[in-house]
Amino acid sequence: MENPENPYRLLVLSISSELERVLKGLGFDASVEEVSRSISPSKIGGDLSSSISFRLASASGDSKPDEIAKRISSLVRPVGFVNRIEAEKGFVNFYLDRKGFSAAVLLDALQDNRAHATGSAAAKKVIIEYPSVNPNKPWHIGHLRNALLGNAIANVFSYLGYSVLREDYIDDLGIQVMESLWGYINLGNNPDKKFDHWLGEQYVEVNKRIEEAGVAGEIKTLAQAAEKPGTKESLMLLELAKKCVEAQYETAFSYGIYHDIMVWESDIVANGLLGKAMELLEEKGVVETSSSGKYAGCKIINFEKLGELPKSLQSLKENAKVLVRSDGTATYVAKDIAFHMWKLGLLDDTFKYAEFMPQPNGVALYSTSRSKEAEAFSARKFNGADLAINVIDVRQSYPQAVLRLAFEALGRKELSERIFHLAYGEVELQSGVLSGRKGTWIGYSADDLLQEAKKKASSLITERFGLTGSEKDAVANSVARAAIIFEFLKVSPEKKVIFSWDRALNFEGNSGPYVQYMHARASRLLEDAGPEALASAEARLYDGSLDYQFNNEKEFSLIKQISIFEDIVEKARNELRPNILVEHAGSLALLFSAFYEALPVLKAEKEDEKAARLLVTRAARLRIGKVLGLLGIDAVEKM
RNA sequence: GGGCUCGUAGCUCAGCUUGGAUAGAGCAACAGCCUUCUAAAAACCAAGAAGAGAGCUGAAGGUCGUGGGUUCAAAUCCCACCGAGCCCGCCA
Repeated sequence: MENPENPYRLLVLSISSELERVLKGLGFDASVEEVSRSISPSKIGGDLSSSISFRLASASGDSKPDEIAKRISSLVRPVGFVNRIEAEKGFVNFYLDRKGFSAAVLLDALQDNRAHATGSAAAKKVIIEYPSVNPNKPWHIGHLRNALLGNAIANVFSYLGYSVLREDYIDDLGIQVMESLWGYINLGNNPDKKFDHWLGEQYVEVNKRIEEAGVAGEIKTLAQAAEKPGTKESLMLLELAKKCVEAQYETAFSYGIYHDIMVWESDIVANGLLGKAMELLEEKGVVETSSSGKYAGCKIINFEKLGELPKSLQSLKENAKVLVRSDGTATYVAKDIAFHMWKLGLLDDTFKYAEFMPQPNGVALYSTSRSKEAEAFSARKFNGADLAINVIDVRQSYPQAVLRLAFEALGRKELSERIFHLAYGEVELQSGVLSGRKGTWIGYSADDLLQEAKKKASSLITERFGLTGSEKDAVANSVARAAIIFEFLKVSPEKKVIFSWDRALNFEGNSGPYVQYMHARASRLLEDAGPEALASAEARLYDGSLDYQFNNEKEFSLIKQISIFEDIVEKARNELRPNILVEHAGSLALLFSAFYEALPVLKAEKEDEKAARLLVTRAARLRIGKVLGLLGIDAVEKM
């Protein structure tokens, strides 16, 4: 609990301990935790309700829940903001002092500058990896889902006070780039469009050649040359991959996605990290060289030696995983194990770093590098995190499980428990999967999507504010992004998504632009109220002279929603699920809309009524802005 | 063969980890509806604009895949089954 001081949590805590006190007096045995777990928001009676009597009744056997509830409610004192306690159908229902609770919630929400780096989150470092796209094609909508998930999760950790490193893994030694390199050499290198798009389209052509002209052997020879540092081919490969990543990052920036550090697979090999990792694994007997059979000449992890495997790994056909092939090259899993030893600080940071390219948000983007200039940065360390979160497609669950197993086999179970796989479902088209090789992504790139959304957003921007061309463009961009981000993050990560233009460009109902619209409405409302009215409202809240009961259901529902913000953010952190935030943003917007439609703010009859509603509007606007920010959506003032 | 994920309103999805009272949103479909202005003797009709700014309200819509179990209580936990998808490589 990073912020036990927030009013909602304090309320639950004080009710729990009061209940526990009463239960003890009655001779029941129940812990505060148990009591606290029995408390939930009530839909029927009161604002909060406890179901503890049911548990006690079945435990003791001789009383009915309703009787116990009655006994409890007669003894419970009104603590916190509780002003009435009723036993109803076995539940103990707590009715709040709405005025007191509302004032506390508003006060809490308006104190926008709270420090979060307290408690367990303080100084904890987390490395979040996303989206790690092969550097030979543009981001398509599947990669976008990855990047948006990673960005939102990074924002959440950052908000909660963690030190967050946003990391991107560039696989510049894989087959895909090698194939692209062959195309670059043999099919020409005169890009006539954005480099990643051009390269991605050429890659489709390369794959045709592989199937039809049998150039696979040629590519293998090329790959062997390109994998050796310093060769002409390796330099060409680096140039190709670098240009592609730069183009991909333009896309990232257009979506407001940034990184701190970029790690190239070739550096993991060249820097010796892989070698050290293998040494360590061999030394501890985790890895052995197979002398016969299927894996003769390979270095493997032999699962048979590890005893009981986790269920997810019992599906194996073979009881081993190859880390180094018989030709001496390492598999992806081997490099990933080495990299995670780096991430968790089991191996030193011996990388050299250079700045890769400027980012529009002003944050320096570092990259592992073998260049001379990188020497200057060699003192810089990025490794050694408490948590490593990998945003990777669910289809890679198996290698991710092997990765964790390697740490367990090393006798470092505690390290394996610090690695989290945020496994998300694939994005598919109605017509089937998105394939880089087949080119089915063409027309479904992240760039295409943003362009379409922007077209739609531009056509909807109101003329009333007389925005200039560039202002309008900025708003259109924000609204377009909002539609896409909200729609992509709305769905639970584990679910597969069939892409649809209609849904991705949704501007109505429960959508990003709708939430932005509510933020803008609130902003305008506050502006129209004028600074004096706001200042005096706030002053009255602070000195406690605000005379308003907050009795309206719509108003109080909004306040309750505002009050649970911290819990929502922590839940999103605990479960690595940004969709919880999306849900919350949608509810806030909906409740705010219901609030201001039903209750006049500026035209409120009494001064205190107007002041209170202005404060509610302000708190709602702040919280909507915050949750949008966590999702990576701009909270616009006008649209 | 083994493992994982998903199945909730016509559609898209929350809720399930931590069981709690009447299972929630959005879209679609359905039924209604306010004020001001363009506006002119008045009323009515049509169109458009504005409303604190992309109008608002209501009702309807459900075997929570199926069956069993645990429990005072199951969408939620357990088991089995059905359906959809994915993974199990010296690819990444």
